[in-house]
Amino acid sequence: MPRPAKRSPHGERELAVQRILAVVDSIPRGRVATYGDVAREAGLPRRARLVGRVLAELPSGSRLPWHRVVNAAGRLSPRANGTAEQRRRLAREGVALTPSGRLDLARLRWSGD
DNA sequence: TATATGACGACGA
DNA sequence: ATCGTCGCCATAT
Repeated sequence: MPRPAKRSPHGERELAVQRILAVVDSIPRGRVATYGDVAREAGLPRRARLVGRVLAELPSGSRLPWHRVVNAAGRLSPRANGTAEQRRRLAREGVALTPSGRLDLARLRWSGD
């Protein structure tokens, strides 16, 4: 077994990653959360960028609903691979973007409940 | 140690 | 509503 106890700085990050993944996994179908929301829910306030970094490193075959995480502006954050896949996944669960590519956060935002 | 770069966010113009 | 700036955090060089 890898890590018995002992909290090395590196181990702390691993914990943070696990909590982030758990929060993302809990976002209900048809709802969305911002990077900042996820960070806060994971007990990591002001670490929105860490959330983005973690999601960016997810294996392509991941089963996690990463597509339900959007930025605070209500837009899909640009990335190397593009946002087409994210749009498809959202559309499939009834989440549509306005003509200008925005989401109605007031209606779709999920704050842990 | 210093600088640059991001799936970010809050603000002010 | 949009854009630029700045703050913030983690890595990479």
